[in-house]
Amino acid sequence: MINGYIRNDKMNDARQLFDENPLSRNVVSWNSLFSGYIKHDQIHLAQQVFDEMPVRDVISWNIMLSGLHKMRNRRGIYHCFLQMGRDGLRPNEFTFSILISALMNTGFSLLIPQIHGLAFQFSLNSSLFVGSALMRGYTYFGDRKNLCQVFDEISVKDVTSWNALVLGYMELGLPGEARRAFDMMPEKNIISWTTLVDGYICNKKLDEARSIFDECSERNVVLWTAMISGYVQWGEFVHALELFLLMWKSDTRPNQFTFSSALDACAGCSSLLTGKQVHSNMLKSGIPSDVILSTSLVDMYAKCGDIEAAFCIFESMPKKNLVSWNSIIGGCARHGLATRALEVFERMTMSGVEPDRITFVNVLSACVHGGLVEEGKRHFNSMGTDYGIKAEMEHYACMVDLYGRAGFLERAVKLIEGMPFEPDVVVWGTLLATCGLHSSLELGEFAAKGIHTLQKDHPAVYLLLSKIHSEQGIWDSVIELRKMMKHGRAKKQKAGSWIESSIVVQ
DNA sequence: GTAGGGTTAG
Repeated sequence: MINGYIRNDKMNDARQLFDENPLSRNVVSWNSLFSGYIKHDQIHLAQQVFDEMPVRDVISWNIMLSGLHKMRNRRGIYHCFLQMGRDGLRPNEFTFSILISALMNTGFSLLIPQIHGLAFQFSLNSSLFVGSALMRGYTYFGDRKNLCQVFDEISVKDVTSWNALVLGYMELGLPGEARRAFDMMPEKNIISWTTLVDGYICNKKLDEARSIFDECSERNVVLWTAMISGYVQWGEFVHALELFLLMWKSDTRPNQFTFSSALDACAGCSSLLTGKQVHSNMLKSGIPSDVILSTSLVDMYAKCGDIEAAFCIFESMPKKNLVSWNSIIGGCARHGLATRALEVFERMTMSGVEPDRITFVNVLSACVHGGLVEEGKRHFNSMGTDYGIKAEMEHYACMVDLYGRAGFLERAVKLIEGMPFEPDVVVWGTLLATCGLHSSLELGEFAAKGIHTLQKDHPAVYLLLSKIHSEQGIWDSVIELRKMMKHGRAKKQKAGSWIESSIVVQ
């Protein structure tokens, strides 16, 4: 009865029933109420119930552990596990699998081998659930030997154990081993196929991924999406869109994951027309729009050149997160709408969303495009003082660009010299390019030297220097430089997108 | 009444 209420999201009714029947309370009903509150994110009430429980069994503690996992309270999980032992309770296989998954990707993950030892003492290492959790743990450590060891320890392996092995090999960068395991599997499900396809994609083996995808006879939306987003990940936007079209003609309906990837593909090849078609298909198919999908739309319109449409979607979003704000600010920056970018940034901080490093890359590049030197400087400084974000290479590159374009070449050089790390080729290239703009031979050569120490024969160096030299009428060196380009390894690079390349060859 | 594999955004 109480569980019926909880299943139907009626926690108040469940509580009332519980309160009205003090005599029929037992550890099971206490646990039901407790896990109900956790399921519905009513943490304080859950904690209250846990504290009031007259008796706690191992399930009560397991529910507590999974609640702490849900709340990402790593320290709490560790202490809860210790407390449970002090209470004289013996952990079971649920305990270990919750514990291991909860400690993954945290500072506490170093404890996983010890937990493995403990599970072994309780003879729970041969359990299906503990085994697959441990396999994920060892994969995370890059520990192939223990990954296989745990797999071997599982007494009766099921398809999930095999899938964890395939996934493990793929994540360790061993697609050959993963394929061997896949071929040896006694039974496969659609997740096995997707794991293999996605694993090939992560290892940049798109052709292998596609051939497995084609071979699979029971494709579902997840498999289709994995393949489409795989193409997008590696810049094969047209392939992604072709596959999306194939899917559209098949009997599998795209979901928000698929649409998001398709929009990303449109953004990647700056195809507004296709983007609009995908958008309209999205509306027609009645997919509920979530924050990620809407952000993909914003990004697509911004990258395809329709910043007003991007704004339209952005303003209509009931929920915006950091990524949504970053997308629209970045969109403004690329469109040269510096003031608008700064206004949106202002709105973002006012609405309580904390900026991150990407926000500042976007804000600073907006300043670059708008020539807003003082604003740029102010934001660059506030990044560390107000938000505790350390300036990275990209931020410095923006500032060098900002100062350089405005003609403050000395300030740009001073900034480079004061950087807490060695400048990279982008920073030097930015300086070089702005020296090109202002025909500064001396600093241009300084920048060229900087690039040369990192990357010999970079074509941009020769092009820019030859431009500067020729403007200053130093024709001998121009001829010399052209010769070097012709005979040396340096060749003028193919023109790329201005978004990708920060070295602008004029 | 508690637990394990696959797909989305800057």
